[in-house]
Amino acid sequence: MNYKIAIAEDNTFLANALIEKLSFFKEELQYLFRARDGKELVEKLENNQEIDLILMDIKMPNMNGIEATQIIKKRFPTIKIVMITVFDDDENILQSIQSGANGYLLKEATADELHKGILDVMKGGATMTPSIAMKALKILQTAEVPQYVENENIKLSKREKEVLEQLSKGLGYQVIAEKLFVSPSTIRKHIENIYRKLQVHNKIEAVEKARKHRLL
Amino acid sequence: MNYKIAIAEDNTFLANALIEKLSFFKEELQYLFRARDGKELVEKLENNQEIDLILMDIKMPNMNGIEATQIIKKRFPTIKIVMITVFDDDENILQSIQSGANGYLLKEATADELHKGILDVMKGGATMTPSIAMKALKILQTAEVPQYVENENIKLSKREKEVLEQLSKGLGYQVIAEKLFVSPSTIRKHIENIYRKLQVHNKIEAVEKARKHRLL
DNA sequence: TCAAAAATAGGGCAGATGTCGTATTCTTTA
DNA sequence: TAAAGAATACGACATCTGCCCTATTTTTGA
Repeated sequence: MNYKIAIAEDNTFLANALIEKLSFFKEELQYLFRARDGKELVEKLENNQEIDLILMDIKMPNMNGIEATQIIKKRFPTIKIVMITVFDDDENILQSIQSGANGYLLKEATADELHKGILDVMKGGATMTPSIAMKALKILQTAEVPQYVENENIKLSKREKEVLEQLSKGLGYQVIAEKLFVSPSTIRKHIENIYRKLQVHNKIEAVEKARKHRLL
Repeated sequence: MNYKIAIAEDNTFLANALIEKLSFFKEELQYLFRARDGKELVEKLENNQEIDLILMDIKMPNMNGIEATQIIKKRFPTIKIVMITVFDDDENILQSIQSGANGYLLKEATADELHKGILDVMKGGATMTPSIAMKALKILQTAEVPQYVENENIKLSKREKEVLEQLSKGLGYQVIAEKLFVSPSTIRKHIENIYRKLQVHNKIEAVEKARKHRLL
């Protein structure tokens, strides 16, 4: 199998490094062209509809890799896109994935890793460096697919909810007392009652459990 | 580096296949024992606290791999878990991830793939076969992800993240120390450093800020 | 290979917290 | 209207927490 590959990367040095890595596998991976930004990439794709996969940098002038991915996935949905970047923060990962990228490799990827990643994607899978995979998992763990626990008849009074609200901000009972215009003793008593109702024994457990039960 | 590995798998034939694959790398990957179900696994772990990583089947009698993962991640948070299964449906994948699994490989994985996956996980990353990665990405594409704030250069060490993880469950110094097998003084020092890095002054603020910045 | 960072560990202190009491006043509602 | 719940308030005590200090060993990165 022979796959046709384009590169979107503004930095010539890094682009050449990628081309060099691809060259080790030229029987399978055929480098066709390079664009210096998202705009140029889209234009070139209009005139060259045989590209199978794009190695996409994120940070580029004019149009960045994430915007370009969105446009390309809409206009040419069969083209696979692998992000190649130094940025491995959650925002870039999530945005890339939600734009439809099929993979996410770091720039320090070896030629072999790049090769394997491209093949994996072309076979219908996805590819991620382990550290990126880890972050993706973390995001999935907290993502909104949650099973909120249904109210097991926990009823907090209005005042108790107000106190809990303040607690969740990390405030101490002294400060909360001032904010709610009552004495610290009262706040402490409320907290005691909240703990009893939620069956917990400290602030964090209380806040966590309240969140789970949508009491906050 | 030498990693100690346990296997949870009810089918003896498949368990032996795994052991065989591990044996190719016995310098690095030391197979310690096998359990036939989740219950047996948890019991054996109580008596053998040196395990680094578990290869976990999902479908097992008595207690399945997902339940076992939840329990083990709670009781022994430093142990890494890689799911090894024939099931690659969205439900199993999502549940495994949300139980805290660090990786998800299919049973047809080669010895080399298994080896690489284990090393990736032990280095703090995650591992997924490309088809699983693809499904994880699909889930992430449609998932609602809560609002977060851009990383203002906050870098927590691996250990600090582990401590924060435990903190977020509402545990005290003493308990965390026991779970991570270090002295309370060490935990307190880690927490001090975490507070400084996050610029906060108590547990709740730390947990809240960490959530916002997806450090947790 | 050498310096920096991370992980480990302990001491001390002031103040915060969790958990008991008890008690008065005001609302809600059966 | 009487009882129950909610909100208010104070005291006491052991423990936990946040913050300061120092110090050694291990790991990592340049």
